[in-house]
Amino acid sequence: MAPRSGTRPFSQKTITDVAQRAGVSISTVSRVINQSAPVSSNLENKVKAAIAELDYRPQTAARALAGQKTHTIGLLLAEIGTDFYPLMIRAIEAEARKNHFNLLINVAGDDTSIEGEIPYTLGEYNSDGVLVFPASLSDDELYRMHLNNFPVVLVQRRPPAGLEFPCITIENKLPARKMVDHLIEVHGFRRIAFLSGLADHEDARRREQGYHESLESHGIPYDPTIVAQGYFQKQASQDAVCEWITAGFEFDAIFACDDISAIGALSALNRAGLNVPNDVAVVGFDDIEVSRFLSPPLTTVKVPIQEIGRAAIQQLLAFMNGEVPDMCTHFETELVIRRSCGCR
Amino acid sequence: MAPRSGTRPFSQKTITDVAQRAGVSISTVSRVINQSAPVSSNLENKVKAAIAELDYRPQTAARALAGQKTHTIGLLLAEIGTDFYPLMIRAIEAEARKNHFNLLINVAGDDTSIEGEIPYTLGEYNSDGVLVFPASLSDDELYRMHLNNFPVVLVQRRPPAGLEFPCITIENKLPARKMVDHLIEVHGFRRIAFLSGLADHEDARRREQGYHESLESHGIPYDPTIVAQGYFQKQASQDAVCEWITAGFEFDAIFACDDISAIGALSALNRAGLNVPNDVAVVGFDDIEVSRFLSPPLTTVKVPIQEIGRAAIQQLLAFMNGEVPDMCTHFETELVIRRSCGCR
DNA sequence: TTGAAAGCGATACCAC
DNA sequence: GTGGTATCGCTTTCAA
Repeated sequence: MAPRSGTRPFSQKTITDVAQRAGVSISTVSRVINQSAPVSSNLENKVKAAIAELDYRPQTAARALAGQKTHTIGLLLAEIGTDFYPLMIRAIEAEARKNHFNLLINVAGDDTSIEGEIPYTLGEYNSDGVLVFPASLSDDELYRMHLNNFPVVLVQRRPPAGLEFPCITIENKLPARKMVDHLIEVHGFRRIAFLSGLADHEDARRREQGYHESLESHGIPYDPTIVAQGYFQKQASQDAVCEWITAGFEFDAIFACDDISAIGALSALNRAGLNVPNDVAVVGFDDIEVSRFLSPPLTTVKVPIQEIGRAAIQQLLAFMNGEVPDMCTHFETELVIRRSCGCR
Repeated sequence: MAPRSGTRPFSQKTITDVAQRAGVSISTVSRVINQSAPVSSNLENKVKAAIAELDYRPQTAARALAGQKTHTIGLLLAEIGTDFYPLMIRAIEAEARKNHFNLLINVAGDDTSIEGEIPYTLGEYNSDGVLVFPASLSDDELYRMHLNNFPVVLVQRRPPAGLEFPCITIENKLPARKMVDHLIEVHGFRRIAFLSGLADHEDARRREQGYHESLESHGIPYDPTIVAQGYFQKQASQDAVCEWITAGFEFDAIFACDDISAIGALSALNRAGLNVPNDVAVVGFDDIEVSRFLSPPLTTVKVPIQEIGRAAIQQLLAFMNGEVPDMCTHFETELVIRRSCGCR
């Protein structure tokens, strides 16, 4: 029989091949693969042998179609090319794999969808549930998923008003405030600059609030000239700090709302020949992997990145299994004092 | 009709729903979705309207099963939690998406497969082709894929003897040699330490060869006491350099076989109170995103990370389309002189 | 405990 | 151009 056009150029073993080789029905093969019903150990061994001999792997498409489960979890991010995500994704991938789920990755920012065309993203048509990161999915889409009762877990993001989704959050405002308190109380700084994040990023906004609160509680006036947008980017942050320096603005410390911006700040200072922390102190937030290896090691707030990833998958799995997930998993964060603030 | 057990808890629109709503057959719906045959613009509009009204998205499982294509590309890595991959994955994701392919990610190192169980990884049963990174897949598995004529593109890795796969490679030995030449000829260093990578990583081995060749051509004896394994890791590299310092070994420069190890080296030197580049110079390889923001900015070899990712997808797509891919796509790399070597 | 057979939701062939 | 229908490979009922 000639293959139809569109047939793959490579052969695929099927469950029927296995069944024939083992001398059983395909039902039995399915049962031993999925352990979905008892099979006599005699047949079970035959089937296992046949599977091994043929090096058979079930086609996921057929499995998904018949079983109405894709065995796939989707990851929806706004941007994957940043230093914040490697460890997060590592943890997510490991946890998904442990539970025999595949990981489908989708970066919303790269969207090339054409008006009127069906969008190729993540949803009920290709996964059993998704992890949604900040700024990656519109409220409309979230609403649609909610209507369809599709399992979604929000990471570092709370659900929009009226919707209920489990979410994984972290403590931002208080540690940000404590960090600035530290700069003020321990080191005596009063001119503390701030590098903000993205406007649609909740964590970043709360960190900025912490900055304001600390300033206020110490009676230090807010000075917008030493506040700039870092956009979670090294280059933008470096540029901003360079401008401050060029403009002659005075500041004795910089609080960056994430470590990536802090790296940009460190770089700007280094280029200007300023010493950290002697001339200017720099502190960040997140404690990404590289932070403790910087020169000087960065004082920051430790966010349990891998725990967040693990928890996200666990809540999603619970949701998918029809269990009641924790609607809010909240992680504490703590100051990590290293050398860039002037300590030691 | 009651749903069978195992049915998803959430409803799914089907092509039949769309056909009914538009008053056409499912064949016609399929044609407009895939533009696989001409459809009168009258019906086409009706179908598009129905799709929009129902917010219909074709189920990928059904599509894959019927069409014998998964529309999915697999990424097989040994480790995803490193600073080298973010930009690579970003480029790969963007390029895959542009071509309407999904991205499935699999980290081989996390393997939790159980003896006798069917391994849940990547292959012909769940993707149309895979990108294989160093140390992520055994030669046996590669051989199996080759037998099945399954599209594979190797990235930063050459095929094992006897197998033919398109591969994406970069220039390693020559630039490594030039880098060490630079250290010797421009800066007059003769005690140059080396931080090696992983033994099963071809790029790392070639870079080490470049180091040897440069030393040899300058008549500098190879000194194993100042050569250590950095394992592409910051911590391991930091530890190695700390040990050298503690042991009192002398060296005036460190050539790290990748930027990640260089960061570890920088950190060790900083902790020991040594100035880079005045006391010891440090150079790396890869030019990952953070390198130019380090203090001091890192002299390194620029590897076109995003171009590699893009080329890998393009070759894989060609392979999958039955075209003849370039069996070897080779990228040049160039020295990027910054300040950590002592220049400026 | 086992096998036969009815779907799952698409694609693509065939006839009209 | 359009519709009917066999088919993809598997899971799950149902009957034995």
